[in-house]
Formats: sequence, C-alpha cells, structure tokens
Amino acid sequence: MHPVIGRLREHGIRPTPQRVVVARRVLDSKAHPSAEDVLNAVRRDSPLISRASVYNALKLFVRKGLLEKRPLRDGRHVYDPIVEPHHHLIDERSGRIYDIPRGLCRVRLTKPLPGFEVRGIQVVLKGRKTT
Amino acid sequence: MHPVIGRLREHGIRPTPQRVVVARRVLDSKAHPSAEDVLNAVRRDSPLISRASVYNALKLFVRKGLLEKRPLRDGRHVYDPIVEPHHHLIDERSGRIYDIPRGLCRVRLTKPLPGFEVRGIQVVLKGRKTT
DNA sequence: CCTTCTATTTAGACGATGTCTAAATATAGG
DNA sequence: CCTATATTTAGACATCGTCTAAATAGAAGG
Repeated sequence: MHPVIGRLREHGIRPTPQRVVVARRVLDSKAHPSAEDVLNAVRRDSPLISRASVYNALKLFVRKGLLEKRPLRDGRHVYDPIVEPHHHLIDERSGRIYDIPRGLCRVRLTKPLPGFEVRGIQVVLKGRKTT
Repeated sequence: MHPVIGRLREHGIRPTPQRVVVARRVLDSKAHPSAEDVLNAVRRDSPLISRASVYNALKLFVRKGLLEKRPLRDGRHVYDPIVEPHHHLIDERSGRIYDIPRGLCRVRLTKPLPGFEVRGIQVVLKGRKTT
C-alpha cells in the first residue's frame, strides 16, 4: 500500500486510484507545482487520467487541509495607481482589495537571506470584514 | 486638455487618444481594476477601442512607472504540501519559488485594523539570486 | 503641403488556465 | 445482487494575456 493512502484516509479522503497518483506527485514536491504541472506529470504515468479529475483532486485536497493553494504564479493582475510601496488587504467574501499604508504594517527579516538580493516585499492580508 | 495628458507626458508617454481614455479610467481608481475591468470600462465610452490597445497601454504605463502591476487576483495557483504558515521568495529571473520559514520573517501590525478579522498573512519577497 | 519613416492601433487568432455539465463508471451499504 | 451515491470522464466553455500582420496615425524633413 502506498504511504499516501494513509495520509488521504487521515484527512477523510477516499483514496481512489486517480487521487493516489495525484497525491503521490504533489505531496513530496518541493517545486510548488501548478495544477497543469501536476496534470502533465501525472499523465506521464497514467495517460488516461482526465483533466477534471486532477483539478477535482487538488481542490478536494485543499478543502481537506492536505495542501494549500497559493497565488504565487504570474497570470492575473490588477493595476494600482499608487506606486509607492504599501500593502494590501483582501476581503475573502467580496474579493475586494484595500490598501494598507506602509506605516501600519512592518515586515522584518530576522536573518539575512544569503545569496539573494531582495528587491520587493509584498504583504497580503486575507480576512473578513466584520462591519 | 485632460489633466492626465500632463501626467502621461511627465512620464515620457505620448498621449494618444486611446492612452488618454485608459489613463483616465485607471489613474484615479481606488478599485484596483484588472486589465479586463479597464477594457470593459473604457469600452463604455469608446466602444471601438481594441483589446490590444488597452493591454499595450497598461503595459507601457507600468514600464514608465505610472502604475504598478500586482498579482492580487485569484487565477493562477501553485499547490504547496507545507500547510503550516510560512512565507515565500520568488526569483524574478527564473520564477522559482522558495520557502521561508516563519521564524525568518516577522510581520507586525502597528495598529489594529478596525472592522476586519485577519485570517491569514502572506509575505512574498521578490528578488534575484546572486550566487 | 507632400513624402517618408516610425509608432500605434486594430481584428483576430492563439495558448494557458480553470470551471462546468452530462453521461458513464465505480463503489458502498443494505 | 441492487440501489443509491460518489467519482471519473470527455469535451465545451469562459477568462486572461500574448502575438501577428495589416491598416492607420503622427512626426520629421524637404
């Protein structure tokens, strides 16, 4: 039995064959793959798996807490007339984006990052309007 | 003369009619519009403007420092098997994503955000590998 | 004003990404 | 075994951004 089957069950996910191959590809990955990356990788071993099954599996895994989905790939943008550095606040429910002035939110690196020149910091808070 | 014409010229942008209507829509916006938002808004006044002109104008404005482009819209994601909170580092040249442990980077709100319940903080550093 | 060279706009095709649906298939529980 | 439910599948569809080749506009020089 694949070790991932246990992890799927722990999270209340029925381990169908399709889900197992998706989980095997993504769970031990350090590469932060996109859905299409996973689809292509999985199809090398299981050429008959459908696009929708991979997307369904990934969505389910996120809902069950096995994975996190992160918007880290270039693709969909908004345009901001405020070019000075500042941060942003996104309301989960409406998707609305608010500005946070630089002074309201401080970011500090406790150690330098060797071998990397930092050229920009973007902080995004997610949450819900309560009023 | 539209006030935006001056701002375009200040940034070394020739103020064509198409660019002026795009600039008018986006420069005074608080709404963080996407390119498609801008296209749709602009077409209400200038139905004949082409999709490519709007995209070209936005890209030019960013290159000239009039706007910033920010990846704040849901759309393209990666999947991360590390579900514990941590931050990320993106190499501008390769697009590669690296993990930053929570302890290496601290975020602090200097004042609370009234009317908003924060449910997640995402810090993304952009820069370049130097080694 | 005319010509010429360059910049810009345009329509439309294209690729990538993600969602949805209806039909087929598999599985679980009685 | 039968039935109800879950899952998979192919394919259509929508959105977003890029690209290209042809048309147009504008600037610069005579």
